[in-house]
Amino acid sequence: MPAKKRKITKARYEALAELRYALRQFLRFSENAAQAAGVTPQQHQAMLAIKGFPGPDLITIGELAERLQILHHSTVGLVNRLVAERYVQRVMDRKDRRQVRLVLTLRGETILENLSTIHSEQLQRMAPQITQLLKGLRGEIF
Amino acid sequence: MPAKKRKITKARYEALAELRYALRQFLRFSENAAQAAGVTPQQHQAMLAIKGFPGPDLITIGELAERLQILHHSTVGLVNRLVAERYVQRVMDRKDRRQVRLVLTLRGETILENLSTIHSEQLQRMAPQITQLLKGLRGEIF
DNA sequence: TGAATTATATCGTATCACGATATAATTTGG
DNA sequence: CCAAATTATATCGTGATACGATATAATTCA
Repeated sequence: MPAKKRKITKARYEALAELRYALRQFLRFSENAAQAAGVTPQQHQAMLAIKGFPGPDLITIGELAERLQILHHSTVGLVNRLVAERYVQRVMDRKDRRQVRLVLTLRGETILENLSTIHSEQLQRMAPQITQLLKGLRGEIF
Repeated sequence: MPAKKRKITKARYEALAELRYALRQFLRFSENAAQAAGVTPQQHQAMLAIKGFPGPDLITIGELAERLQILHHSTVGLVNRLVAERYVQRVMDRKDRRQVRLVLTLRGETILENLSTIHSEQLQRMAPQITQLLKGLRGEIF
């Protein structure tokens, strides 16, 4: 069985487009919030990834790269900027001394907490619509 | 009542971070898919917004800017590139001749359809996790 | 010990969107 | 009917990122 030329309905295109629209609105909101807090969006995301790394361990550079979906050596630059602004500290790992672990400073914590609060609120506002759109995308066609 | 210094739990940070991680994975997937199809991510998004504009009317430049959350004159450049590559056509609006409306060419339709199919699949894969995370974010704390 | 892992660094490239500003066509409102 | 608003277009420089390519260094592992 070769190709399965299944036509996509207008309704599905609309749902996909609407979802993207919602996504972009969220990202826009987030960018504005970060800027207003005096950090770049990337710095905000990195801080969240550092603080929200699952489990009790501190995140490493390599893990941060994965969580941010950027390359290893792009991450180093990003962390350098965060350290320069005193939002983050590097911590040596005793077990494996090649690795560096990252932790927020008090300064970083404060900013992240404020940002996280309004992000939570915004997400709660948007959640119903997004959930609905995702639900609408399943099954039906294709 | 002034400030409400409500502390955010580790679990909430983790949920926010996990949600971002999922989002970035989706966006990464989408970028790769677009590149593989021979268009830039922005071109793909614009085509989806054009095709998935709600209702029967064709979208205008101004409306496209809003849907993409970019500025008006950035949109013009994006559309120029889409027209140059023959993915999109400009259509004059007879009612209001200041406006330009946009429509996909057959060439554009084909690419968008393929991309939309795999995006639908990917979203169906990711939907349960995202829905769960959004659910987890509501209420509780703050 | 040699290979793999982890972090760091540099330098140029590419991509985008923006800011600022301007022009033009057209429509709308007082 | 004319002035103001709307819509699209254009140019040019700026800024922000991430990437590719490549290299070095420290450390761990097989």
